[in-house]
Amino acid sequence: MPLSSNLHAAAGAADCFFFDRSRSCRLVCIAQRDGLLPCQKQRGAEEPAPLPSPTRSPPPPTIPLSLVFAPSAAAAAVVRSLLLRSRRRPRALPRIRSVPLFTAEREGQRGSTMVDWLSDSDDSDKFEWESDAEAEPSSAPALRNLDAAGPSTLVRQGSNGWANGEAPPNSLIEGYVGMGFTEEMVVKGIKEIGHNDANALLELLLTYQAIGDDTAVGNYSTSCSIPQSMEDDSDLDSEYWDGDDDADGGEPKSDGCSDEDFLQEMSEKDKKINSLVAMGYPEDEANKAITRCGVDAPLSVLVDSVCASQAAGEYEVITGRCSGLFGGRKKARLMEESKKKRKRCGGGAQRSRPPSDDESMPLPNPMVGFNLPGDMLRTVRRTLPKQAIGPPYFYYENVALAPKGTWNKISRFLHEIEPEFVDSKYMCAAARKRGYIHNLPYENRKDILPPAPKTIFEAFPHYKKWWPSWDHRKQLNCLQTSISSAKLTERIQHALASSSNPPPPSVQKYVMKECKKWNLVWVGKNKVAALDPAEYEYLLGFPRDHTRGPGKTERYKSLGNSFQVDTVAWHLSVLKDMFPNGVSVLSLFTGIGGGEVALHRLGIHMRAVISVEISEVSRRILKGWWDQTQTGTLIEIADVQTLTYDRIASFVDRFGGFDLVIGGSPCNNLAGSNRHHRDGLEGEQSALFFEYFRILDDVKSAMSRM
DNA sequence: CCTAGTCGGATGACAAAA
DNA sequence: TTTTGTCATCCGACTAGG
Repeated sequence: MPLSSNLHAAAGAADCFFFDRSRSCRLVCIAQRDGLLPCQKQRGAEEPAPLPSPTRSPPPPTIPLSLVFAPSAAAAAVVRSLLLRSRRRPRALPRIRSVPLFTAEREGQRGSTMVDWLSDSDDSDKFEWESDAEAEPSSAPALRNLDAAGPSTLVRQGSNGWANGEAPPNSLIEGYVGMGFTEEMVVKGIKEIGHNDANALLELLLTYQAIGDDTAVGNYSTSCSIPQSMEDDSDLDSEYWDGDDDADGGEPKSDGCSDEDFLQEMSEKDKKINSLVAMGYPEDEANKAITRCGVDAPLSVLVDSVCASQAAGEYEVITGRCSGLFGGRKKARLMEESKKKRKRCGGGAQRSRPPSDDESMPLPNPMVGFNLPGDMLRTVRRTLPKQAIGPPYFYYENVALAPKGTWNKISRFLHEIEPEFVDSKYMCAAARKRGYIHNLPYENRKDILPPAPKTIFEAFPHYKKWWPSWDHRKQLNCLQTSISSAKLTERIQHALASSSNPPPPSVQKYVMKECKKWNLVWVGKNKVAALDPAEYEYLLGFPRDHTRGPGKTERYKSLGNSFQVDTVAWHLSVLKDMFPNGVSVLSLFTGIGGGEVALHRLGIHMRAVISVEISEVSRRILKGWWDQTQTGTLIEIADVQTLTYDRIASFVDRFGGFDLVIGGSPCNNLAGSNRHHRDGLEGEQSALFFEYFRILDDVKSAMSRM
């Protein structure tokens, strides 16, 4: 089974990924510096239904943990330490021999970080990725040897070429060949690590296969546009980037084939190119920088040269009438960041590299996206990588002001496409700063009619009556998932009643602060109040009473989490001419159906919508709206994690593929208003982004077979 | 058990001041 | 150039009452 490009992009974006191939390559776990991140359960989700056995051919072998990608030595080391720390510790601890992914072409099969499973003497702690029985392989019981050798058996080739000097029985090799591996691959694997540990061998064979597939495709060479993800501020990193000392990122050099040996054989120029490539810069850029600066130039100078070149390149590709649109501002910022980083790291070059996941993506100012209704198309040009071009078209949304590095990471997963950051205050009367990554064209967008009111008074003229002259708000702030307490409005009323008219500046300041924070409007003399759910619906572009039914709290929550329909419709409007017969949509994290309402308001027929939404209340809302307005097929799924490859493939067969994959994954752990668990993309809910990515990848795979 | 109400900081961007 | 201040933000733990 070939690994698709997205998976490799993923390997570049996170530290390490665990894919469960026994369940159609489902993403099981993401390992990051902060910890192992299981991708199995969504809070509040029911247990996933039993999944059908994989039908893809050749059927993947059932194993507890099938593939580990770590894009760097540092990442590999992190994973190893995490596994050591983890209560969910594998029976066999991986010895991670790390070669960054992007060196695949240069180093052939060593392109991916491989994880060699070595037996651990501590067998008591079974590695339980899931509670069900899949942790125990069933399809290859005869191949397993649970009494595998202990940690001291660092595998070495015997004099006869076999690991441990022991030739495997022919039946063993045939067993693996029967599983779909080539004999050559099996022999090589056994020579490499022996055959005592069936798990380890399977891992290695799967890794060989994956690498073989990819190198055959010819992707992920050093000229690949996917830069490597390396995280800042880690000792592991410095260990790694001080490559001359320990190219293995601190891993014991027990196997005698470390990258250090490899590096030592290289010429000075090659060495520098390699260093730059290892930092994530394209090889040709590194080469050019050396040509420009000379082979003797310090690495820091070369890094700056590459940075400047890249920034200039970006400037050429994406320019804007607006200075904030990833133009000169970004260039300047890149240069500034590069300088700052070098300074921070004591002038050393080890830590300088292109924007990594730890760096923030500059937000455009004004936040108007590529263009706005009634506005000329900004001179935005972007070139999508080949694998990102639709169909399927995809549209991903999340909060713009996410923690540092989040959008870099999201973008890296989604073909390095620059997010289109838009504040919905340019489309309606309330702000909503969001980033959208999509592969839709953006010429000839159309506004939906009637256009949304742009100011508070346009939307709610009756509030004019009580609006004090010293409240200068023309628009509202972001509509959130909860509203102010009654006590707060009472306090405000009391403060105003007990002061002069107009109130003194201190009172004005206090009142304005609370009004802005909670989107309060003036409903009487000295009386402010929160917007009601119907007003939320109106401002967000939903039909009246769209969410009516559940309690107010639920309504606020679902509305506060939804799309701003006019904004999304503006982006999706290009689909109307492209799909005159309607679209089939895979809608992830549907919520109350902002995307669907947008398509409907654009007059785009939805032949079919497969909607995935965990909240029963939201599902009910969508179903109610659908039954009133639509004639197509609606299939609602509760848990995104039950949407396996096989289910996706069957939907693809049934509906002739998907025209649009749309969704905004949970932002709970990204939003600034989360005081408790703003854990970033790795947070419990926000990590479901990786499900979006995984499903999009599955859709592409399934559609490529059509 | 469910619903509604109340209350409580952190983060990052930006601008102004030092 | 660095520090400080201001602003905005798809929230969650806890409690009370039904």
